[in-house]
Amino acid sequence: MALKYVLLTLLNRDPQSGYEIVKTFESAVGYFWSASHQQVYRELSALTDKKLVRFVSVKQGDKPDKKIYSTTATGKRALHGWLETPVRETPAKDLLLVKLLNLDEENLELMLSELDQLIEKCTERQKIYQDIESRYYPPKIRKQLTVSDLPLYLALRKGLTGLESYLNWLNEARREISKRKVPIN
Amino acid sequence: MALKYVLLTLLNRDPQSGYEIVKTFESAVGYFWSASHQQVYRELSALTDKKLVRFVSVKQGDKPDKKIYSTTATGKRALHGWLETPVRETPAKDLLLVKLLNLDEENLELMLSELDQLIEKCTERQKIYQDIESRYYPPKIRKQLTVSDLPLYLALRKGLTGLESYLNWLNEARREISKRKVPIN
DNA sequence: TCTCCATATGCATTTAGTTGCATATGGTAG
DNA sequence: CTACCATATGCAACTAAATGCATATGGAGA
Repeated sequence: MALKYVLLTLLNRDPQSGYEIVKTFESAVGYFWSASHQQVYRELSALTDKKLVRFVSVKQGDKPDKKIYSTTATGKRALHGWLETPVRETPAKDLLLVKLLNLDEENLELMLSELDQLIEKCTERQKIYQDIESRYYPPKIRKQLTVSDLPLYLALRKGLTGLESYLNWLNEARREISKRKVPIN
Repeated sequence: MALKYVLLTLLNRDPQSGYEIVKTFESAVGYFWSASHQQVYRELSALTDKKLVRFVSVKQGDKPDKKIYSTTATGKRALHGWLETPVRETPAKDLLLVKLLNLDEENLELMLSELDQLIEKCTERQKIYQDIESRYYPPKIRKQLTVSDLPLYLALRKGLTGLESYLNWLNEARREISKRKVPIN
């Protein structure tokens, strides 16, 4: 159900081919949604059958033809209907916490090394996000963002604030687990 | 794949019946993992077939018999193997951000009301978590937490810090969207 | 007595998502 | 000239998960 509305959203903002949608998932939008090309093409066929989107084939000569998809009136209605239904919260699923549930005297070091890896990975990603923020959204630009540019900035902000709090927690967890190491003597 | 290790983890900590596992998902553990009873029973059968868990039937007279499951030696090995493989990060999927991507002049109010609902819901949940923290983990207890009690406390902390940062972002998003309301005159 | 609730278990179907495989064009690098 | 990469599309098979339906016992309350 979800992918359907993701595609309608993207095509409604900007008619494009399946391939371009996949590319979109690999860049900016990928930070909050992604799908494989197989999934995308399959869903586009389904949406075409249901007349929620339509496409025009574009001959390219050098490369294989591409199908530029866009939303139909029915598609726009379906999208607007979805916008009006509140998003349902997906039940939390956090494998790291499940893993931590196995904590015991024997695997303290193992858990710590897993946390360290995550801390490193998140710190890297944080740098990337901060970089994007300062490069593409300097204070001047930030204040002038249009209604259609705002969402991507808010998505970035969500990523950044989320990462920061996650890193804080990771470090807290690290400290608490470290404290419980048994001195070797 | 995930549920398998969740069940092994729970059964390894404490042998119990499928029904009790479902109850566990409805209480503390539910904050970071949950599954329906259908899923749990099916996975328990599969794990039994693979000899990763075993059960003893317990006659109860008044109620239907229950099957108390516990991990086998093979099951424990499988679990330890899993603990050693780093958790892979699941691709982010955030329907709220997809929804926000549809932001335009016509639906500003709609988006604001969705954010308001989320802010309310999260604030409530935050209160519940804060309540649990002060009730079950006062400073005195917090310092004496054993290795096996620590994980649930860390899970609560993750929930709390995550909620706090989410609320901050929701309010930021609310402000930014509000700013772009067109004055009606 | 009838219904609802808690306990306790399970199968069948559908939907969503992943993985593997397949095809076709043209450019570039070795 | 061969291999690989980017563009562009798709089917088939499989796994994971969610949803709907089904069954059985006994206690509590209307």
